[in-house]
Amino acid sequence: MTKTARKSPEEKLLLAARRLFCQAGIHATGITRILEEAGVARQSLYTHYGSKENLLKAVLDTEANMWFQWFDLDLPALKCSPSQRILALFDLIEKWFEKEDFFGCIFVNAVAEHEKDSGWVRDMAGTYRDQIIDRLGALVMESGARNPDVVVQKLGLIIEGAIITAMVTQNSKAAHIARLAAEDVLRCTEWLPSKAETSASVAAMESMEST
Amino acid sequence: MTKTARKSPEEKLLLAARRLFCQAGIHATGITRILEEAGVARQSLYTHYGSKENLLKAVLDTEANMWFQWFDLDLPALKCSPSQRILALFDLIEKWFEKEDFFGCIFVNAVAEHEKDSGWVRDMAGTYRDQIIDRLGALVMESGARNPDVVVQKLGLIIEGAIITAMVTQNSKAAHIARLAAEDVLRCTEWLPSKAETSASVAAMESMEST
DNA sequence: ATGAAATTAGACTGATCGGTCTATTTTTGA
DNA sequence: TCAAAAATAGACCGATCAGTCTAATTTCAT
Repeated sequence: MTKTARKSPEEKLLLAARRLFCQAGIHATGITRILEEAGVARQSLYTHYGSKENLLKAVLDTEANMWFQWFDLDLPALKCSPSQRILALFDLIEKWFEKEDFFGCIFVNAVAEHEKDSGWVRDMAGTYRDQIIDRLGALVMESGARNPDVVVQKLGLIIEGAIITAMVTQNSKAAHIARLAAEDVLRCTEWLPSKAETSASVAAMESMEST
Repeated sequence: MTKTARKSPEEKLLLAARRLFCQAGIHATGITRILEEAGVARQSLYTHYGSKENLLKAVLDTEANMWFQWFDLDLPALKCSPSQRILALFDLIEKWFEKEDFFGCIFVNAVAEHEKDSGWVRDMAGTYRDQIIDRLGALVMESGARNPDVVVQKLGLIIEGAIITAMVTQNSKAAHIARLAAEDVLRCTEWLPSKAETSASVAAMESMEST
C-alpha cells in the first residue's frame, strides 16, 4: 500500500470546518471548536487561511469541486446513454447522502445564514450554481430533449429538493425518490427526432432502476 | 374603512423578526437590529417573548400556520378535483415567492443554522414538517393515486426544491417550474379505478396551466 | 381625570466571538 | 547534524452578543 502520508494542518482544518459548518451551522461554529476538532493550533488557521471567512470560501471550493468531478469525470466515464447519465447523477448523490458526515449542502447552509440580497456568499454560491447547472444543461442537450431549458430547471429543482429533504429527514432515500421524480420528468419530455435516442428508450429505463 | 388598529409591540416584533431572520440569517441578526426594525423597546421583547429563542419559536409557529391555512382553508375552498387542488398548491406557493419580503423558508434557515443531529430546532421543524406532509398526503389519497406514499414524497421533494431554488435565485418562477414537474409526476402516476378521476383527467390538466 | 399597566430609553453585565501576539517545541531538508 | 521553517500552546484584545436593570413616559380603562 501507499505511504499513509499524515494530513497537513491545512487539510485537517478544511475537513473539520466542512463537517462542523454543515453539522452545526457556520455562525454557530466557533474557531476554537474547529481547532479542537482538527487537532491544530490556533495560529495555523491564520497562517494558512487568514480568517474564518477564507476558510469558509475554501470549504465552498471543495464542495463545488465535488460536483465538478461528478460531471467532468465520473459521469462521462459511464458507458450509457445521456439520459441514463442524468439518472446516474442521482446515484452519485445517494452515495453522498449515505456518508456518515453528510449534514446537508454547505452552499445551502451558507446562503441560508447570510444576507440574501447581496454579499460575497450569495455571489459565490450563485456563480458555482450556474457552473453546475451549465454542466447539467450540457447533459440534457446531449440527450436531445426538445425543451432542454425547462428540463434542466425541473431537474435542478429536484436535485435541490433532494438535498434539503435528505438534510431535514437525515435519510438518504431522498436521492432515490428524486431519481423516480426525475424519471417521471424525462418520461414526460419530448425528444428531438434526430438523435437515436427515442422516448421508448426513456420508457425502458424503468426496468433498470438501480440498487 | 375599518379603524387601522395600531400594531402591538408583540406583532411588530414578530414581523420584524420573521423578515430579518429570513433575509439575513438567524445568528447573524442581533436583538438590537430586530428592535430597530420593529421600532420597539428592548424590554418589550423580553416581556412578550422572554428570549430570542422564544421569538424564533413564535416565528416558526406563524410560518407553520401559513401552510396549515393553505391546506385547511384555501385549498378546500376550491371547487375542483383533488389533483387540481394539488397543483393549485403551487400557485399559492408562487404568491408566497412573489412577496417582496420573501427570503426563503424560516424552517430551512433554522435547520441549516443549527445542530442537525438533535436539539429543539430539529424537533420542531420535523414535527411541523410531518404535519404538513400529512395534509399533502390526505390530498394525494383523495386523488386516488395507487401508490400515494411515493407520490407524496415526490411532491414534497419538489416543493422543497422550489423553496430553495426561489431562495437562491430570488426568482418566483421556481414555483411554476415546480408545478410543471409536479404535473409530470401526476401524469406518470397510476390511479385507482374506483374514483371517478382517471388518468385522462390528469392528462387534461396540461391545457389549464395557469398564468 | 386618574391611577395602574404597558411601553420606552438607554446604561450596564458577563460571556463569547474572531483575531493577534509571544514564546516554545517539533519537523524537515541539506 | 543542525539551522531554518513549521507548528504548537495559550495568554490576550477589542468588539459584539443576549439579556438585565432602572427610571421616565405613554396608554388606557374606569
